[in-house]
Amino acid sequence: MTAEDSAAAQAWQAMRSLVLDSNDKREAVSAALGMSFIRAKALRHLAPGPMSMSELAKSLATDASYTSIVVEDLAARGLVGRSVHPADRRVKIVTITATGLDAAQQAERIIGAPPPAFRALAEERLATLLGLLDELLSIEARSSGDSLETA
Amino acid sequence: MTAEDSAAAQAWQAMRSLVLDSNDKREAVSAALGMSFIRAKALRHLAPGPMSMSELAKSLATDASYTSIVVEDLAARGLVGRSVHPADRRVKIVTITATGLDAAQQAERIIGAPPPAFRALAEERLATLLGLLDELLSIEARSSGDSLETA
DNA sequence: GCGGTTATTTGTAGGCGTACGATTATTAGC
DNA sequence: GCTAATAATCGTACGCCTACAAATAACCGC
Repeated sequence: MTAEDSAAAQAWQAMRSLVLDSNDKREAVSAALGMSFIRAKALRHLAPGPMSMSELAKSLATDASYTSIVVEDLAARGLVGRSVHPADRRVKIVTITATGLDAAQQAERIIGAPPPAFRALAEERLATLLGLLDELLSIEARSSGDSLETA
Repeated sequence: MTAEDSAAAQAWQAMRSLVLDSNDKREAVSAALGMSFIRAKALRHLAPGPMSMSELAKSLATDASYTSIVVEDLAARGLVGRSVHPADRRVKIVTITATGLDAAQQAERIIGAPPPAFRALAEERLATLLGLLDELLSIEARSSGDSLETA
């Protein structure tokens, strides 16, 4: 194990610890919204705009059949609506409602709120951190974008 | 939303994305070891040394009764052994076997391996990143003193 | 129009984990 | 000794999610 390996492993472990230990807000989101986490996740994914069932299923990485159950439940709560795609009547378009958007934003507020430690970090160091994280993400995007540009 | 909030939120989102999107190795660990993730987690927690059932349950944040099921399964696989506490015969001490340690180390290798992007980062930047992450962790440790948990 | 394909839904079976209640063995307090 | 508390286990019921198989409706190429 070289020194670089060790530093990379330590950074990875630290990052995992920050995200997974005591900053996992999934339970809090479920409790606040009164629904399973994947339902809240569906709302968050639908917030930017409508999506077909299959697109939603892919985006949530869930089975198509289970996606139907989730959307049916969200529709029963009045958080999403379903309409038929005008050009392809097989496709159903799922659209978030105003109430649903409120719930999605509430979830986003809980999940997206950075841990207190982030706010305690000096502004300049925070900027450095953000730059490094963005660099990591762009490296990831480059290397995985080569092999798959999925339709 | 101030600029600091935004930077902190962006950094938090980026970090969450790095850890949770496409670098979640739990499924890989389950597949490699042929057991549910919580069983692998139990092995990793037992690797440093023996533990009583109740200690293990607390460390895994699982119900005591379910912990019995998990340990029974691990014992049936020969990955852990159970013995009675010499001073309190109610207590059972769970000890990892050599085979179990192999499995735990295999899991640790899979989970602890930093994503490729980390290795593509320049050595000096990696050191900077590690320093910032350690700073965040130490801030966390200072402010919320007694929560030591590892996923 | 016919046959094959696709999108969605329904149904079924099961794994994983949570939450409790009850049981047994053992220890500790009085 | 008797009683209460504790550690572990067993049992049961349930929620959440996966994985398939099958049914239905609508599309597409021919």
